[in-house]
Amino acid sequence: MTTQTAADARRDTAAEYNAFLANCPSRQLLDRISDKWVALTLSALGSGPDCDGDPRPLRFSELRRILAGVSQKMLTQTLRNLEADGLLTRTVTATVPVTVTYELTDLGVSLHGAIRALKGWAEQHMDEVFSNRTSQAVACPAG
Amino acid sequence: MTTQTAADARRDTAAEYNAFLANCPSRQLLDRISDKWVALTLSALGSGPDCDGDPRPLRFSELRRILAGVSQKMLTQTLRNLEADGLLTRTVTATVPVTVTYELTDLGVSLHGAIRALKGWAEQHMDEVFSNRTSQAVACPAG
DNA sequence: CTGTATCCTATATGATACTG
DNA sequence: CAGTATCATATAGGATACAG
Repeated sequence: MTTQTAADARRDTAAEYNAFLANCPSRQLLDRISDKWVALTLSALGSGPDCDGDPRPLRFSELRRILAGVSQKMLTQTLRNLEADGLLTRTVTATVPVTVTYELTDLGVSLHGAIRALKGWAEQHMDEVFSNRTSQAVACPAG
Repeated sequence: MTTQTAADARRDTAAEYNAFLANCPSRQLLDRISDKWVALTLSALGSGPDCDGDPRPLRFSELRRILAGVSQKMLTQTLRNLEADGLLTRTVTATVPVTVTYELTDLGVSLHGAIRALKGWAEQHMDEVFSNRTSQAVACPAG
């Protein structure tokens, strides 16, 4: 059928421009860290809730608490993805209520390091970004 | 009305956990670079389509071509956001068909630098990530 | 050429209920 | 505790048509 012109066309085109930008590994990487909770999960496992400690394993419930409003669904999904990518390990201990801990792999720790670098930029420049945003808003009172 | 319990509750909770994780500037930064086309736009303006050149101004139509499948809507929206954040400048030249060029500001160039660092991680490790992903899939033939 | 406005759908994500 | 399954919905994002 040629009925789903829209969807089909979009999918075809997608294949094209993915290929075109395939030389940018950042494309795939961004697809991964763009997930709403991925970076936060990596941060939590990589340096705790204050984003300033050392890597350490955490239980599902701890992660859920640290990432506050995250739903079970999203947390599970995020953890499964990161596990599949080899960025963290999932360890089940058959205690009375089962205990599951998540811990960054070396690969996960290295990505966390890269993310920290980006965070460095943010710490230095986000003030400037926000002040730009505000002045833009003020600069358009006619709106 | 107290009808939109879901939406309202979510918004309230959101305020809470945003505050909780506010010590992570990466939170706001990620909100920005998580936009599907932001990183690609910064890459294009920062180092061209091959992600390996020097920063240079580009016209709307050039960006549209480089970011292949991007829609006008998304490209415009992305550019407006980046402009509002002071990451790039928009210059209109009143030629016959109007000419508009976009160029990274110093701030934008510096962010591009940070993103390049992340790209460095990707270049080194994405192979590993993908091989992990594949072996996971193969490891579950029962599915 | 460079947008703006509108509509429409896919997707992401949350709420809820249920399970080992 | 740590999920899984299902349903509901907000939002992002694309298609299309129009405009300066």
